[in-house]
Amino acid sequence: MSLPAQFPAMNLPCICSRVRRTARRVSQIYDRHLEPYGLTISQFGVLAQIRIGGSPSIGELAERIVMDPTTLTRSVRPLRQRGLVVLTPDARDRRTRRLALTEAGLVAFQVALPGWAAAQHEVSRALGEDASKMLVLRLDEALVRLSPP
Amino acid sequence: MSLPAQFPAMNLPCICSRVRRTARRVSQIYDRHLEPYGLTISQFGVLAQIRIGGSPSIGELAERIVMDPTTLTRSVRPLRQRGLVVLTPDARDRRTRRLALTEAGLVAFQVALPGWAAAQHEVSRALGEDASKMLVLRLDEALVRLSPP
DNA sequence: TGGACTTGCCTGCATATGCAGGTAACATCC
DNA sequence: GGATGTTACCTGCATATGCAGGCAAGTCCA
Repeated sequence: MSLPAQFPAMNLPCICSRVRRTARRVSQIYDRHLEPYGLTISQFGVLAQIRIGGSPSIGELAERIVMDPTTLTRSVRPLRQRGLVVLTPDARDRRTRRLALTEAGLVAFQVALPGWAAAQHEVSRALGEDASKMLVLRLDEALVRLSPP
Repeated sequence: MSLPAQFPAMNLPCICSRVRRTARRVSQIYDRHLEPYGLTISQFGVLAQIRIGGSPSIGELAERIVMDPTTLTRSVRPLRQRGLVVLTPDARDRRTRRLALTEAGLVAFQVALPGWAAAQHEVSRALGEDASKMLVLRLDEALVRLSPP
């Protein structure tokens, strides 16, 4: 692209900066659409995952969404404080704590869903339908290849 | 892909979650490679941009790297505290403050460059050279299309 | 010159992110 | 049953991220 002389080892622009930039921009769009519902895209994602995942533990959910468990712990906290999520010790193994949506949590998710859909639509429209699908496929594939052994 | 019944509006899996996940994973790889040099990929990126950008202001640099100026202000702070970067008021317009590398900052950047290169190599190797280039191109294009008017 | 508007940056607030290290609960071997 | 090790989670630390709002410097116009 550019910067040839200064970067001897750079035969390719920084992949990391591109991914992070895009993540910032895309997150911003989703956050704006979800803001009227009082949720961030991160929080909405946690609610959605708990909903489809049938009471996952912190560790299970963290692995599924490829996030550090400590980060997930903290992401869940404001949702617990607002009564959208409960975290109850597993009966069989009291170390594990299982996540579940409350009634209010389910409602909050369903109410915010149009906001998510609007954001998704805006982004996929801006990128083009085909490019969006391709991007998602490439990112999913990239994630698999980048997963630690 | 999946989740059809629960997600009426979802004819495509969430783009945002994919981009964020990938950003987390990729950042982690770069951060690990840069950790011995005492820099995060974010900080390394700021040093690199100041280096090639000839004393940009906070606002200019924030726009160039598509980051909120307030975030950049805070990212710069630890670099200033460590004496790698200086922030001096512009002579012509005392509102703007111009970023510059110190001698120590330049050295720190050059010393850490092999760490960055190793991370870049690991990622581009995992994805495949062609896929990496394609991904960067797609992300650059996506960013343009997603930019606010 | 002085008021009105604009611009550039910063702080306060809240959340996001991951690593190191700690604690409690479980599992295993003797 | 008790020492040892493992597992699941959490807190402390540091940085990352963006919005709202505030302050100071600059611009414009009467």
